[in-house]
Amino acid sequence: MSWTDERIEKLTKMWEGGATASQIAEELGGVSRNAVIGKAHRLGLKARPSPVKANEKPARAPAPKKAKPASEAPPAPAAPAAPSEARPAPAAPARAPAAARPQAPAPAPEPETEEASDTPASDKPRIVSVGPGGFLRQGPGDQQPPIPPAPPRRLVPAKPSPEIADKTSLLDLNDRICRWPMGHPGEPDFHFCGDKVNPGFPYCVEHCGRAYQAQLPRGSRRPPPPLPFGGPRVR
DNA sequence: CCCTGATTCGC
DNA sequence: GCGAATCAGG
Repeated sequence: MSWTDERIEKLTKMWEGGATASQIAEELGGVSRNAVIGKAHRLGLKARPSPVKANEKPARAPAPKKAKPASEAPPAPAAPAAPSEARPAPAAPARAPAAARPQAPAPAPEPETEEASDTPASDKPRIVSVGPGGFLRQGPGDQQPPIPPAPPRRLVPAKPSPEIADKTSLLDLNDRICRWPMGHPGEPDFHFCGDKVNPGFPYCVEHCGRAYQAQLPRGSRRPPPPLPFGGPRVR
């Protein structure tokens, strides 16, 4: 299996989206996760939380050579039609029940109560953005977004975006349309939101409401949001 | 054990 | 350039 442009692009998108090498390999098919990692490094897009990288060791243990017998038995080239969707998804339980969320971002945007989000960066509450892969980006500390994320509670109620009709595929992504993944990679109806983005953000207004959320004061936090990649079904 | 990514190195 | 083997942390 060779690295075509499409496969490379898919690898890149998923890698940057936070999918694990195993998930990417399984999705691409015909490659091992090692191949994915190796390719990712060759593409220059490493740098992701690695369990091993935290500790830095100057004197590395000598890597003993290994013999690669030519009689390598290729383990059945993937099984393209029957991807075992058995990955348990490291993601936490999907969404918390509405009761556990005093300020649900979508359903009831109360404009005037508690305006913690209107005084964003300079105020106590830190803004934490959660990307589709589930990784966190800190706002004030180490990154200055173009503009402070809009107050989540004012955003338009989550309308069940009119997708399905024309799906936005991986290749249709550009800077102006929402990249929020819908469904799971590999599934026949996996696609991206495709709405017009909220200017300055990679997602539309609706999904910005999901991606950027003001961190609640201690004690009233809710469980982390679902992870689109590999996570539970989210739509 | 399982998982993860990083690295090496023969091909 | 590719990826299996290996390493190493969680």
